[in-house]
Amino acid sequence: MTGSRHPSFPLALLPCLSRLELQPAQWLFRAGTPPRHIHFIEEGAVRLVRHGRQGEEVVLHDARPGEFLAEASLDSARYHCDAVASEASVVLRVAKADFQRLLIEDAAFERTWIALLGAQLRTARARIERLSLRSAEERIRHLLLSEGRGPRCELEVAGTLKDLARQLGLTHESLYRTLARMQNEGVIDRQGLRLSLTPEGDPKRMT
Amino acid sequence: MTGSRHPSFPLALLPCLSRLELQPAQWLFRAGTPPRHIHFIEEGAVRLVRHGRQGEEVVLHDARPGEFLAEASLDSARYHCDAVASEASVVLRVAKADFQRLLIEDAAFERTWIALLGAQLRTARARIERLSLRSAEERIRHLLLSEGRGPRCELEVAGTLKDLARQLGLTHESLYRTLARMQNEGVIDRQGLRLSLTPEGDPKRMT
DNA sequence: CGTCGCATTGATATCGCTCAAATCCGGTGG
DNA sequence: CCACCGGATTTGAGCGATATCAATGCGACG
Repeated sequence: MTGSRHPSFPLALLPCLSRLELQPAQWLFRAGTPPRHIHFIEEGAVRLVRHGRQGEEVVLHDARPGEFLAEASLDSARYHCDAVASEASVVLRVAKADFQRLLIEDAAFERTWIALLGAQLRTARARIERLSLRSAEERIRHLLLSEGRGPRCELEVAGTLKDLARQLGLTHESLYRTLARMQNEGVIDRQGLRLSLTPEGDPKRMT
Repeated sequence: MTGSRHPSFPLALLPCLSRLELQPAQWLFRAGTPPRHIHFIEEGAVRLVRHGRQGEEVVLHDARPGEFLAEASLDSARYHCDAVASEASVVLRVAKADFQRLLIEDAAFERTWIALLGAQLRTARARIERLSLRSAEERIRHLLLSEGRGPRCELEVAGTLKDLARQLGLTHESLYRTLARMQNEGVIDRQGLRLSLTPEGDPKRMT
């Protein structure tokens, strides 16, 4: 069966799935071509990049497992960027027509889809606020407070700390150092990839 | 007239609108209360804030004119954060029931809404990639490349340069200095709030 | 005019980036 | 079982870009 391991994947899409395996540096789609599918990252990573005339590129997004790709481009005539696998990846895809038919015929799926877009929008906006903070410590605190679970804001980091550093807009060295310092100062607890705020914590505020 | 100045505002919502004026620091809604409306920022700014146990707070989003607020909370039983006006603001709102009825009954509105969420998601992700760039110059170039019009990526800045600096995650001093330097180096043209890339400095195009 | 906020420029401090090196750890092959 | 390898993790030293603090000009507005 070609289902997905990810809980966010809408079940209604299962009957229309096709599975695609990508090698590193392999293209998923290119700018200027018409969107024919909606894509879901099952494993690996796929980058959305925009290219300049002189070969320089701007990374628009780095899609990770559990994310849809170019879901916002379905109503566009053409992709506005290139998508390329940055590592070996598995992508699930659904034909545009199937998807749009589902959206019209299946009211429950339509609500699911709107909820999914809304959730991704909230996540993205929280990340924007996080990246607007100037210090590494504030970004880590923001991450725990906005995505941590329970009274101590516990968070199990997905992937490596290096990946987390990139997501936070920091070098991995800065992240390691700041985590170590916060741990020494008693601000956070850390056991491997499990982070949390200490109860006595800190009377400090961020605005 | 209770319409909106913003082009992104769906016309279908017009009949259900009510207008709300907020003073600085006035609450729009609080965490734990049930969502009853969908909100649209017409003027000003409204912050979504989540509070920790010891009074520490993180800004999840700083909603600006033209944005919907808490559109993802409609299917939640309760708001998960507080919303407070950070300056004098005008908010348009639609009752939850009216909105959901429209979503079900009006297929065109449903498509409009999905397209709107997708557009906001794309915008947010482009901003994330911009904020991930390390230097002020790169962020400015990314802004022009991703949002500028035409072969020279011309961009008319909305609001003040100070606002732009905040949106780019920079201090206004850094932005002024970097713009001046790029202008001196012939990388960009600037006439007031009108920015563009110079042809020889950067013959780059977006697709 | 006087005030207020934006725009601009200068001087200095600071934090994160860069380069570098050592350790750990899981996997792989001999 | 052990040697080896690659990547993640960690710590150090120094530098540089941006933040910070400060001062001035300027235009709008009452």
